[in-house]
Amino acid sequence: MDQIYELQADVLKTLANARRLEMAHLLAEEPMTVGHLADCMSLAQPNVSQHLALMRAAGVVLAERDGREIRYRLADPDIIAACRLMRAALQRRLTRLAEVSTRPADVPSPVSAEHR
Amino acid sequence: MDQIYELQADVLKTLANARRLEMAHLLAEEPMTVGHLADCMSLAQPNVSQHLALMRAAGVVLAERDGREIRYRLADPDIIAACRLMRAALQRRLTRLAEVSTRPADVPSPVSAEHR
DNA sequence: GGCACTGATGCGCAGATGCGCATGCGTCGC
DNA sequence: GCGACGCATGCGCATCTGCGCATCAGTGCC
Repeated sequence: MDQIYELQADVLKTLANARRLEMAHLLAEEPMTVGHLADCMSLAQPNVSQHLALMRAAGVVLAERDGREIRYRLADPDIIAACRLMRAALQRRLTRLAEVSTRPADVPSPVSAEHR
Repeated sequence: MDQIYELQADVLKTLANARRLEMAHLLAEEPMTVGHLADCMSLAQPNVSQHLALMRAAGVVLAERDGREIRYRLADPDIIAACRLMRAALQRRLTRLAEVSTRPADVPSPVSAEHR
């Protein structure tokens, strides 16, 4: 009843990183090798490998050998689906903020006397 | 196109902690004061206050003064909805693992000769 | 104004994180 | 077998986190 929070915190921790988040989304589109991922993101290979090791330990991605390459893919589409949902919510928030800043005096609080 | 990852990583970072995750779910049920939250979770008040400060900075919760108490509530239900989705996915994973471990010799790999 | 109560802030420390770098391990072609 | 290739691992360092602790700030009551 409480360890589910620990488990989810672990998964969230691995996703709480811009690089890993981008990796997850790239892998959601199509499985990839370590080298390809490193090229796509302009990162050092050992760095990519470390990130992938973390994600694999958290059960976010799966590794599969293919010749002398290793192909990584998402372990659970639902996890990334949840991420997409959150990203959509944040995008809405950004859009709302942008609208407010572009028209600051458009509708200057029509019911400003509502409170107090 | 890339800073959305940074933003989401920040939000995920604040949620990537078992205590804060539990706080978020408690606040999702009903708004609470700092002291009440500290009681519910058996945590020190300064500690709860720090966690709430982080979540407020990330835009996950909102603070509202009510007399000399301060009531915290969720800023965006969609964020926690995404968390619930992820938690459900993890719960399914746990259930699956539990089923496998409780009946280890039920169907002992019927096609075990499949590889090698 | 003084006091009690509620919450925020500063400080210090132990542990975790992200990265570059060099190196080890497994696989394929010769 | 040996070198080349693809990936993993170990190490060191700068930085960040989470926590306990003491203390400061805002509010209501007398």
